[in-house]
Amino acid sequence: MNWTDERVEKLKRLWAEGLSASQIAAQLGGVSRNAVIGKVHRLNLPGRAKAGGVAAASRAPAKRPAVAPRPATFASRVTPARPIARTVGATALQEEIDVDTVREIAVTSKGNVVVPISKQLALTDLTERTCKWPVGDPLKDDFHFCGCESPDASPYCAYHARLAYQPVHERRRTAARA
DNA sequence: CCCTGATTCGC
DNA sequence: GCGAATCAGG
Repeated sequence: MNWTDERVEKLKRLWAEGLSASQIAAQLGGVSRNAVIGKVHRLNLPGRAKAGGVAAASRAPAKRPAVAPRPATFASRVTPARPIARTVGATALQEEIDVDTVREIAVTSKGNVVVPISKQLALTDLTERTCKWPVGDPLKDDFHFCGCESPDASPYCAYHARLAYQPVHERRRTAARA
């Protein structure tokens, strides 16, 4: 993946909005958070004033062990679902979670069904180990992702993994729900 | 362990 | 210029 003008622009915008390097990498797709950080530096974009490591002052040499015998096995990140048009309020700030809203939704719409309590994550909050099961209408602003912890490299939590991968015979006896 | 950004340096 | 490896910290 090369840094096209569009990708660089998106990087600048997201970085300015305060998204973390990993979140930006996820949205751009095809790049690691290291790549994002490296690019940020090369572009001379302002670093995070005080975020992360306070290492600004006491920077250690950080030398490398010659050549890296990198395994390179894990690779393949999960597809970032980029086709999803930016939801209504697109800024990170507007997508912050309202705890009361979470409670309300959990009770009113899921009350009598055994469903893991969604963490109501926005697209930008997903990581490699959060459940990416979509909940709600992508065109409405209450759309979110489950966000529960997903084991290993599974894109879904235990519950949603069952829904996603259940065998045909099991699928027959379980009514569709979501 | 999860994550964050910062830095180095082989490519 | 790029970004993995690594560091340093929350």
